[in-house]
Amino acid sequence: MSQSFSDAILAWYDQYGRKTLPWQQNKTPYKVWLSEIMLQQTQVSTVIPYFERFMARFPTVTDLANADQDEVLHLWTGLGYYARARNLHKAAKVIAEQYDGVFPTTLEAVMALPGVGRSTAGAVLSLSLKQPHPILDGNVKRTLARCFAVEGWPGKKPVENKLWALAETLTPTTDTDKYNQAMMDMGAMICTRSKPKCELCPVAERCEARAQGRQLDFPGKKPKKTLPVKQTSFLLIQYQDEIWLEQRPPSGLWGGLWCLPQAEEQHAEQAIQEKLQGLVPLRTEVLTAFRHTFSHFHLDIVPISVTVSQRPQIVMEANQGLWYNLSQPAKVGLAAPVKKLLTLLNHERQRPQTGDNEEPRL
DNA sequence: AAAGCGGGGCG
DNA sequence: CGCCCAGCTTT
Repeated sequence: MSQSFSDAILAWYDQYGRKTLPWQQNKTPYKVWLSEIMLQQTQVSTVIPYFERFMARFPTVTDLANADQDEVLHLWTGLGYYARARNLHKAAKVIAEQYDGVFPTTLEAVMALPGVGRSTAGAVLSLSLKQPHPILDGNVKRTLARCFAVEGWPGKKPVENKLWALAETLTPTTDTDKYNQAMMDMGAMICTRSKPKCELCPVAERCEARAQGRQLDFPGKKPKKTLPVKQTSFLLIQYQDEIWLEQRPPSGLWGGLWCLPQAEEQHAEQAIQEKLQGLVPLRTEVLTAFRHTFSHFHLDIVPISVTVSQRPQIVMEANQGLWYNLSQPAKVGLAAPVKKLLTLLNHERQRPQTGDNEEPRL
């Protein structure tokens, strides 16, 4: 047995690895960076159309830097984790201004970009420029944790350190691009979270988890806690085909996205009065509540439809507002439950005779 | 319904 | 550092 771990992985990659994805053609740091940021949270098949739209609209990092944040968020809508889109845009501006539009090529400089940590920086520089940096994304963590029976949850520092040490030791200094791509493909195609395909795995004979029949014990699970439930009302202030939207503050929950005005349930009535500034609504209707779940809490949303006969002069604090026309939607980023409600409302508007109310599923 | 995902920010 | 945060997909 003289074949090294990386030799086995590389041989597998030659035969089975993915080589025809859009960001694998004429690889540049910009393309690889964009794809890696998108892939951090989403599967390949979902990312492809988003990646194509971004590349068509922003062929270079400078084009991205020059765009409005609203447009970037709009193109990102549906991918989630909007802080990443904001960081992407910020980083593009840094590259345009500090690096004259040329993507930096040292690990330190790439890691210093907003939204880029060690793993993403290593991926960008290895995949696009063949630099010999290790990576440690979720796929690699799972594959290494199983193969070397690394106990514990990778969210814990000591566990993560062990995995990085393994990645450093195993990553070859030549063909690093192929090896890193292979490890990500392995995690996605062979060493999957459930039902790993050990019979197809090139390193199955040396896998400690498999030897123990404990593949599903690795990586260790995150300690779980029950999510708190919060409540809010969404005010659908509607004038003809237009809905009033307000932009969220630049950071935090739904940062920079456009959202319906919110009110605590008990104060919805007052909030409506404040928004309307004395204007009497034609109709007010409480729609069916639905639940939106975040990573750390459930949000039960009660949409309240308020139809008005003219545009009220709405007062706001610091935020921006706009009348969102359902027939000619503005190209802005919408919070997911807002998009859901507006889509429902739009369908309702286009078939007004069915008698059904616009009711999101509970 | 629950798990997972990579990095930022805060105390 | 350790902990919390973010939103969607898959299981």
